[in-house]
Amino acid sequence: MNGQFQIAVHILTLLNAQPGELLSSEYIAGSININPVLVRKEISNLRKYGLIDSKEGKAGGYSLGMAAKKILMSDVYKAVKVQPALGQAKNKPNPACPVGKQISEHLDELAEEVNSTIINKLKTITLADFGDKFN
Amino acid sequence: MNGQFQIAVHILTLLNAQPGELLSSEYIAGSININPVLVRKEISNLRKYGLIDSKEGKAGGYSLGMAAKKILMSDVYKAVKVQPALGQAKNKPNPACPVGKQISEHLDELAEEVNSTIINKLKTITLADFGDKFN
DNA sequence: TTCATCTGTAATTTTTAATATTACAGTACA
DNA sequence: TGTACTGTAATATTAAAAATTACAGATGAA
Repeated sequence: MNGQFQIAVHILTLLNAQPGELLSSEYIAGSININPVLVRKEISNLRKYGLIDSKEGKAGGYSLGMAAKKILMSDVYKAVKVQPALGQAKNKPNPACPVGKQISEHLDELAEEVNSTIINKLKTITLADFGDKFN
Repeated sequence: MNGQFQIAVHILTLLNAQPGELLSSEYIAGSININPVLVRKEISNLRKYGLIDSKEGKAGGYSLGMAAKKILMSDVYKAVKVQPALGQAKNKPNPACPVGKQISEHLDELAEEVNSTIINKLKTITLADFGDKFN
């Protein structure tokens, strides 16, 4: 189990809700209710994708890296290491078995199709859309 | 991480590949390369959904519970406890924060939409289709 | 020009979930 | 009645996620 996607969306939603302000990892962690270091770590990743800007030093903090309308949920999904939607087995099927020999390939293919489906769906939702749900 | 879906599909694929025969948990486990008890456990679950039949006692074993053409990948997905596609955070957002107060609800909504999308996709693929990939 | 407050990141510990293993009762057939 | 299976509980092991600790570096303000 892994909650990075939810954490990432939570962070982005907070930044979107308070435009112009720099929010600290401590403040963000307080809203999510997790450790500030995890917030900084997750942001460190999101920053690579331009989704978040950061400013170091006193009075530093975080803000959105681009307009909320431009941020697609699929961008977040891609940026965050979400585990494969169908799960991920760690066994190594028996190559001496005709089924075991090929199944990983076919399962991967299936996983890839599902992944594309998810991304297509998430492309239709922006951070702005998501933020609009909060009244 | 959780490989139950892959395990389930592997089991079903084996049963589909050897129709009429009863396969033992030991044989199945050998192909998947996991512990036989896990196979029996997973089958115990799939059996509840009618996807697999079992026969106890000497010369017992497992067979498909219905025609491979009738088994949809979405049935397997629903039967198996696949973790939510977007992951699952275990934090409890701060209810004193306007965002924290509502976000779980909105994230759940999003997760549900994605889940439907996945199921719709998996409805289009039967076990027979999947089995046909093996030559 | 130094203090306070922040980010960035590494290293470690703790917690939790997944998987493996052991054990054995119950069933069915020969 | 012995053998080869399933069914399932209990426990141990492994691996992944999250929390924590620690501290260097940046920046602004007193």
